[in-house]
Amino acid sequence: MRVKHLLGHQSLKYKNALRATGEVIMPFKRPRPPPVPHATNSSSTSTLLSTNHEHKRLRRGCLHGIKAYILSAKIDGAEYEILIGEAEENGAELCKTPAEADIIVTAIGMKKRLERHIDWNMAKGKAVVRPDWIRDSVKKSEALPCGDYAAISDLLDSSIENCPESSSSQSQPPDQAEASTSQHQSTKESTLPDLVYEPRYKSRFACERYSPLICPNQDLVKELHIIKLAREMESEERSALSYSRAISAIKAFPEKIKSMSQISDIPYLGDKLTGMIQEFLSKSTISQARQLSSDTRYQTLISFTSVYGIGPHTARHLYDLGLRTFDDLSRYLGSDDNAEGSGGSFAWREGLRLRDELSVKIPRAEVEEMGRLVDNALQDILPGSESTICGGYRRGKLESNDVDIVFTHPQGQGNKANNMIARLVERMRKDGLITHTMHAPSVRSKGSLRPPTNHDGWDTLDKSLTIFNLPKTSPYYKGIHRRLDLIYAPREVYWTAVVGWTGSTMFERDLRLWAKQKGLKFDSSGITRRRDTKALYATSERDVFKLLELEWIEPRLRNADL
DNA sequence: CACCGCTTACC
DNA sequence: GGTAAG
DNA sequence: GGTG
Ligand SMILES: Cc1cn([C@H]2C[C@H](O)[C@@H](COP(=O)(O)OP(=O)(O)OP(=O)(O)O)O2)c(=O)[nH]c1=O
Ligand SMILES: [Mg+2]
Repeated sequence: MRVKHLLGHQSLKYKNALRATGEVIMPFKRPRPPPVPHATNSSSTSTLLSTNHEHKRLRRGCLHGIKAYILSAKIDGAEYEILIGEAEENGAELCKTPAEADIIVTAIGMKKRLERHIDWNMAKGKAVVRPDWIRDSVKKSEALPCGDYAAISDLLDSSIENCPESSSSQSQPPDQAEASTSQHQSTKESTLPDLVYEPRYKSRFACERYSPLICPNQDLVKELHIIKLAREMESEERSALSYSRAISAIKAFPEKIKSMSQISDIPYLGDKLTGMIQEFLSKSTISQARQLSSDTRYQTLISFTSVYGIGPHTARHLYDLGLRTFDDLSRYLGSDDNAEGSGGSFAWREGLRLRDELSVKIPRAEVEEMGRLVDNALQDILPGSESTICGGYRRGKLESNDVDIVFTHPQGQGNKANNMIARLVERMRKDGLITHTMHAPSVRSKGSLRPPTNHDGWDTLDKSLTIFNLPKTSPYYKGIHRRLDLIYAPREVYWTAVVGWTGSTMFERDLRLWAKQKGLKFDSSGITRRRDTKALYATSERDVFKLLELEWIEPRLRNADL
């Protein structure tokens, strides 16, 4: 069962869950400028972009509404970051592929060179301008005529013809729908466009229900969540699962529950849960949840398990030893830990330092920035590779606890890409972007701290759990380390991997349960028939659903947890 | 009364 | 096999 | 703790 929640105190690394691959342990020359990648097409799919267009539409900049693609080739890394920042700050919508853009910004001045990155016929259908178009437009606070900035003389006429106009003087978007619902707390409602859909909540499977990020009964769900966590802390997994399912089912229910008669069609609400809901209707709280919230054991176990590598079992053990605070924990690990010969003094001291940073949530814009940097590194290693940011970001969360990126190799050549993960991580480590990788063998003596690349014979490694750090030149740089999960999937199973890593957790569990019931087996590395174990390959995300005989559910309606 | 997701990594 | 993680 |  999963346990990690969020919590922002001080902390501590347990034994050897972390391996530093950069700073601290090995003195790599620190942050070099960001990669100077040559991204062309590549990169995230448009499904990603469907949810990301416009989050920060506070004031509209002079480039508002313009879809721009900035070609990083021939642009210095730092310069590239600045351009991206300027474009985004001024309202431009940055595209991951040139195909989606209205305007392409490039420092390349020769037709032949540009053709290596962008299809010529596509370029002729758009404006193609030099980077100073952005700078000058920002300076003048208006999107300037593209004709004056055409990157290539052959594209002058088409750039004039296809020059996009900013919509910065238009009226405001539909930003209502928040005053109407009497929602108290939650200072951050979704800024993403509202979803319109016909509710679906009666199925036993989360993968057949529409589960929005925030539901009308969010407060009820939060109370139940506390009880669920408590069950997890005590390793009462079946009980925890029941609460998870109830939470999941309620999340898909489209109305605020005002009377018990409404809930009869919601699955997974038996006697116990029904009673709790009844209590919640009259008191707006659930006594058991209130009680747990102020319970020392509960609080302590929650905080201990917030340390990477410490689960419920270890947390209870530490609690039984009498430890109650991170300071206690720190002291204990600092001494007793040595008895086991894993003197990770600085390693977990480092983990302690990082834990505070890792508890800080990541805004969408920064997630996207990280996605760009990963993709840039990816293009450098194997041009034509593709990547998709999955996880909570893809489901529309405004802030994420980490970033999950699934990527695959280019279409043509297949298994040239065996140690993709290792190569990508190594590349990003050298760039100063990845500072640590999780799943360290051990931190013991200095010898075992080897870079993530030399352990030979690990071609099968398909994912890497890392700690990432933006370059100082990035406009989003806050000096805060971030958790980054990189997942490699061979082309044939790319879309199942994307579905598998988009979540949410309950959605994934029910997807597998559903598949089993259909005589299939689903996991992020593919769909197989249980009979003959024959693999079924999906050619798109929707195809994954089709193969499983499921109706399509868009990522933003897969929020079956919380 | 049986079942409840499924895989990988470390110890 | 147990624990933790996704 | 709920369900087929
Ligand atoms: C934690 C967890 C994740 N997953 C899958 C589904 C998740 O969407 C995906 C990524 O996991 P997470 O990154 O842990 O969660 P998240 O991306 O949904 O939300 P956030 O990062 O903001 O906390 O991995 C599981 O299958 N089981 C689990 O226990
Ligand atoms: Mg995530």
